[in-house]
Amino acid sequence: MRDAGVMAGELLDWYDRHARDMPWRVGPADRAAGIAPDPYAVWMSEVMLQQTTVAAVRDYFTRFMALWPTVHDLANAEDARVMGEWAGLGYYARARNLLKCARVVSRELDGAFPDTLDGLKALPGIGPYTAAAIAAIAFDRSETVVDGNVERVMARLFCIEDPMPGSKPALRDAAATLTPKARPGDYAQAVMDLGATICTPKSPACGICPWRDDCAGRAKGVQAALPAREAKKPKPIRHGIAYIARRTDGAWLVETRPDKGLLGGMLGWPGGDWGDEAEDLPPIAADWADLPGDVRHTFTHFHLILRVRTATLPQDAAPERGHFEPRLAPSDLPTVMRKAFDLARGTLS
DNA sequence: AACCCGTGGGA
DNA sequence: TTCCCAAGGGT
Repeated sequence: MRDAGVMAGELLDWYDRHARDMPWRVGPADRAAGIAPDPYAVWMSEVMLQQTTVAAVRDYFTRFMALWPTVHDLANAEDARVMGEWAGLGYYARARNLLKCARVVSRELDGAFPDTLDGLKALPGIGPYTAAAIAAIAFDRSETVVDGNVERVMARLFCIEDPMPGSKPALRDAAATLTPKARPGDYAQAVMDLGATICTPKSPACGICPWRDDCAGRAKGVQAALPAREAKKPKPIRHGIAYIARRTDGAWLVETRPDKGLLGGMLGWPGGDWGDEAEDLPPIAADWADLPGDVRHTFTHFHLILRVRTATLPQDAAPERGHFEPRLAPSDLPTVMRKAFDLARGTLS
């Protein structure tokens, strides 16, 4: 393997030629022209990109930045509005923490994001990865950015064959040996681009990799199998019932879910808990109709089979739980709830 | 430390 | 169809 500085420089040269266009990215040419990244935009993009693909984030990022151009705008937004705009992107704790963080930065830090690793990590929703990414990209600090891409690239480059997550510290140490003092933000994005486009999880394109001659995993012929992972646990199947009711004036009966737990803070259809058996808990006594078919949806750690029941309610209906939304936008619902809506809309139109 | 937390695209 | 897994963080 060549000198670390030489390798970093080689990757930066590759990045200068191949950097992908993203709405939040200040490219090498822009940077050279003295255009500095906006820490608010960097933070917004990095939070959205947590465990989420570039393709999925693109439109959400553009919309959020148009609606709330500064951290003060976001801090002053209504919770329900922000949660509705986040609907569909998943991991909804990110949206709750996004608002918390914006309010701290706007009201306690005079709108200025901290420019150090520790200062950033102290904020809600900013962990080791995001803090390093913001420090490097927005503040030109030489911090080591470690995400799934970096772990994969390092496992292959250094042929670290111990399984994840146990090997994470070794992968981080390996990454740190390559982090350059110059252009740390471009370098961080370059390694992630490399992982996303060349050093991919399956069938990596080693022939066109700028680090192909340095890669110990490739030399041994095991690169495609790295990083190794511990066996995953099987996902159980849970069952539930969604109660979708519409009042005669057209308002839908929905509930705002509690802040903690699954789909926390999001709108949803009332119903009992999801478990081995569906809990039968209608929000109001009514002539509920069992819809044929069901909604199937897979979450991070279980499969869900959701039955849907519908009813039309009188104008004076007083449900035990939930509230009526006169103009419900399906796009404000998390995906599983939108699927249930799609199943019911034909019968309650 | 181990578990919880979404979604969609690709193979 | 099923499985994998993606620019992780909180508890």
